[in-house]
Amino acid sequence: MDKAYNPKNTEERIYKFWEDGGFFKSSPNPSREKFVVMMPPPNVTGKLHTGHALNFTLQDVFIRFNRMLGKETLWLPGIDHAGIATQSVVERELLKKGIKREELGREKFLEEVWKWKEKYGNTIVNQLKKLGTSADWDRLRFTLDKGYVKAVKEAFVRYYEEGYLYKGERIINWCPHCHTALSDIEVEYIPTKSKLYYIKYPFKDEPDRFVTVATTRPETMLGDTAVAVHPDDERYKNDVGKTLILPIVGREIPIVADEAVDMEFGTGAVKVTPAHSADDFEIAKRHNLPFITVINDRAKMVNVPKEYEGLTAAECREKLAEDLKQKGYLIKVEDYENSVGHCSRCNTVVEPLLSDQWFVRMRELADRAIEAVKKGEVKITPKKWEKVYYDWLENIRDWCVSRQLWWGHRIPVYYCKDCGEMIVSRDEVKKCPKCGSTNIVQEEDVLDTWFSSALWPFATLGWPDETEDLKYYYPTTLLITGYDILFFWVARMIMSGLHFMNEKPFDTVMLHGLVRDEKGRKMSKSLKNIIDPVDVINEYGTDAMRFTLAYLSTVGGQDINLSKDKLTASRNFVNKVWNASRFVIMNLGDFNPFEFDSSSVEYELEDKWFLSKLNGMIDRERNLLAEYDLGQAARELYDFVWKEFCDWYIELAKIRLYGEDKKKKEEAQYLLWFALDKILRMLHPFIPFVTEEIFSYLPHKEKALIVAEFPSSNPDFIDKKTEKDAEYVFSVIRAIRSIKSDFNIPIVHKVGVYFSTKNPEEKALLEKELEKIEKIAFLSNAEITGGKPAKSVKSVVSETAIYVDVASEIDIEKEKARLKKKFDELEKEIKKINGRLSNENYLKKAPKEVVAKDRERLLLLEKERDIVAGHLKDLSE
RNA sequence: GGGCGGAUAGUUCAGCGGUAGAACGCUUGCCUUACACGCAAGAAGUCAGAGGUUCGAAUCCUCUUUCGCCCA
Repeated sequence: MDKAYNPKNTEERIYKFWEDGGFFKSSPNPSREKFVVMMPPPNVTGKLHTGHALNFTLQDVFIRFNRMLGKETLWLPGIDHAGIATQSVVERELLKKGIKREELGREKFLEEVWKWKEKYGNTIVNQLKKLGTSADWDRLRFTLDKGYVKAVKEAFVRYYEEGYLYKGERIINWCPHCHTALSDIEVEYIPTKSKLYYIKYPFKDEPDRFVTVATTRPETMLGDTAVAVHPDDERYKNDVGKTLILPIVGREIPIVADEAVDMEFGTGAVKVTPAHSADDFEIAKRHNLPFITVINDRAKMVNVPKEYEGLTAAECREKLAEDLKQKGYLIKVEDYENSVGHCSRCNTVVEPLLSDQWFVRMRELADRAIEAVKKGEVKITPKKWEKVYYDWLENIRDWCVSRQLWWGHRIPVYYCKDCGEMIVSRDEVKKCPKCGSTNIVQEEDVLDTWFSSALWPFATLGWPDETEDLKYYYPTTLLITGYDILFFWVARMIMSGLHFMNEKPFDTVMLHGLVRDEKGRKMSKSLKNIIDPVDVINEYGTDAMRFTLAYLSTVGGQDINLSKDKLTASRNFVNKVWNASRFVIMNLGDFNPFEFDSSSVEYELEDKWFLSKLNGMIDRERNLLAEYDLGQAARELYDFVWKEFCDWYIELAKIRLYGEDKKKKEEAQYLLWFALDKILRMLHPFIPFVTEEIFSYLPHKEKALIVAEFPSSNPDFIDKKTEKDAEYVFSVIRAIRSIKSDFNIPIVHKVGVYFSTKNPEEKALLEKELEKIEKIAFLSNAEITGGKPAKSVKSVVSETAIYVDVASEIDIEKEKARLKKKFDELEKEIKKINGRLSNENYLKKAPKEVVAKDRERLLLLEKERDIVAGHLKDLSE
């Protein structure tokens, strides 16, 4: 084994070993408890980023843990076709060669996308493998696979047949750049500095009078068909029903009263543009107003006076403002800040347009999804997200699912060009069932990518066919994903799972935070703060990256600020594990633990102490992982392995390993093997590569660590008294080291030490462990005496006075200061406890154990203080 | 406008009713036959501010300041 762990020489080999061993595979096995996770499918276009690294690390930890618990464990991997994202990537590639999508045509373009997918679709999979992802790759699904296409068609047709799907003219969010409709949640509202224009709309019958409306989008006035006021607004009460003349255009429009109007905004009178505002659309429907489209899908002006025709909305706004001003209609322009919708994909300003699209009726589906969580059928952790989930579903609007793209699931709807019949069908339609015509065209649009991802937990298992897989694996156990796609994906999976399977898609959803840079900023190209996981893996190793991400995770799902410092710490930890193991393995020699009779072991104090700690740690880890708190588990494992195992247990075991007693040596060998074996198992879910590699050097019976059994704790070994005894001995050693350090004496420089204690238990412990203390603290001799050796440096642990012969002149004043400091600390604490104990209310109301603990501690502190006081007195004489 | 989360050592963060913790950084001394990606010893905090609840508050409640996110 090398002196330092080298991930580069190990990871690829180990991953191949796992794959060749078939350890990731799963098949239905009703006799075993199952543990099923559906991988959130990364986009085909995807390049691995730190968000993936976190998401897959968390999943893999739980997968490996449960696999080691002996469950039938399935982690089903997949890739998402990612409609707009992929289409625009390929479009951009083609444009580089001077080829336009439109010139190529649908068929040819899709061929290009598929070619591209075949070429690059595997890169993300290979990168996931680098993370150690132990998914069942034989089951890899792609959201445009044949079977998946079938599932999507089935879902669409069923929704339609059951009345959940309809086609209708509504105001939708249109991205003029992506050239498609978007759903509500794909729009990002960004506060933008803009202008508020106050415009006069004169009365038809009283040309001197006018109503002033305020708007941030004057260009839309060309499509106005009314002005609305609040029915309770005194200012306009007498004008409701009167007719206004729309400036520039000259159209007659009514004043209507509608509750939706905000009296506080502007003048309280708002222009109504039904074809270009969702709110106005609703008002128009209530008042039977006409709809006039003045902006087209390229964000150009149409159906408007000639001088504005063909201008962009922005150009038109400028010109109109000028013209209105000239003609005296513009009263004033104010600075204003409002939220402007942007396409979450390309950041273009979204245009609300009247358009014919497909919608899913959400109300009932949402209600059922709310109920599933309220009843606890689906658990969301951390719990705080439940409220966010409810809020969204309670206020949900119908979901626009049609997209004007080519790459995706083409909507299974057909139109007869002769009789106009619309046919929704699972199979391709060639002949009109109504008129018999063969002049049939399929709907051009495709479905929102999230429509297909919403079917993920069952479409991947063969649905709509009733496969064995579907029967066994559905509902799945756990879904792990970032909180940013709670609405996009999680809520929709719950809705479609409940609807199509009549059963929830998973028991538990675990939402984790997002990965940010060390200052908590989002990683972005423009900030140049992107940490590329591939670079991290090359520099620190996969295990170090995984451990860092796990270590920084919290149950609360806080965002994670990643930095090189933290990665270095984890890399050091992985190396520490490697070296501790190297030490154990080197010292095992040809010792065979399987031929060793462990029943005859005579345990030393440190053995009993360590076994108590080890078993406690096993319990802790099991419990923490059961509560999804893997961050805490990682943190505790770090401390346990480094401090308890390496700093103390291994150091103490060296005494027996290097000693003369062959029996003692074998016992130490056995116990070190035993401990390391358990530790590797406990660490494996977090740092799988290094642990598997070490396991191969260690005597073992299982085929591989990945399928080895996770340790169970033995409560017989957990013993608080032993832990306390050992801690006492450790404290004595620390006290001696501390004095050495104060006197600049190298640790290995031997000194003489005398102990004196009135406590019989402590005395017995000292007598028994004296040799160990001598060895670990590097002492020339150690004695338990009743006296106070002169010329010594004094310290105290519990009721034990410690005298260290530093063999040099002692600076009395410095010593006094050192002891005085200790004395003051003790005094301060004693005062505090005394204060509490003299409070009647405290004695009456605090739990008995707490009071008892205080009393006990007070006694100890007082004894310690008295010894220090004695030391001080000696110095003064 | 509504909601959520954060503010704890120089830095990044745990802890979330009963003795203030870790990592990194810093100081000092050490290559002690696993590890210098290491060992040992140390310094370092009015737990954002103000009220309140409680025998007891970093921890619970209210308000304020401030940073970030989500929704409208």
